[in-house]
Amino acid sequence: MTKLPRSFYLRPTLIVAKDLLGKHFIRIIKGKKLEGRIVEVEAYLGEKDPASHTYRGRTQRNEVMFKKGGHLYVYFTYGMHFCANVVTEAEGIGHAVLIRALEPVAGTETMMKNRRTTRQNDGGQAANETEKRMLTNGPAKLCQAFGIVRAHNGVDLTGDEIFITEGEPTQDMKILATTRVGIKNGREKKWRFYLAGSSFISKK
DNA sequence: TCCGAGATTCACT
DNA sequence: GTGAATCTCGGAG
Repeated sequence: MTKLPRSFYLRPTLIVAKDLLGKHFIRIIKGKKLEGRIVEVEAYLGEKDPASHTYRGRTQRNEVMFKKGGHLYVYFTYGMHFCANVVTEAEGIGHAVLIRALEPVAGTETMMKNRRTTRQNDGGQAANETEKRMLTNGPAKLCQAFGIVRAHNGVDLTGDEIFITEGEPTQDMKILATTRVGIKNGREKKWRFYLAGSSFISKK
């Protein structure tokens, strides 16, 4: 598994978004590796996109989105949730790709430990497919599972703590484009991409 | 199984 | 002061 180079992120946002599908998102936490296959993303194109945080220009909150591609933009929303974005294109552009869903590959035990919140419904049961799917099938959930908080805002994805590697070949995988979810403006844009047939996406 | 509302912090107006 | 790139639970069908 080779780490994606800086040049991968500097390309046009919609291209990067589609290419991220099937790649592996990896987080090293206290020597343990958490790994998930990216199955769903959304593109946010800054000034062209009313739904983007950067639509109205640069602020303290979205400053990271204006960095050059390959950084991690983490933001807090709805009072209790974090979302992880991959910054794309050159410095000063303000584009990013929101990671919406992952398929757990490694470190699922740690993910479940991170996600254990109010409900401790285990009783010692091993992770079945349903529980595994619930870990990362939403932007806020995958952040919780991977232990990503606002302190990771601005982390360089070419570093050694959080990064993305090549996944399986994407030739046989069918990529579908639909409208995005949970936003008010820009709904007509079909900038949400996901792998057809994956049972790990956040919404069919 | 599906739909509606609450939770709760931050940044912008 | 208010709305936001969401998730979860509770009640109805």
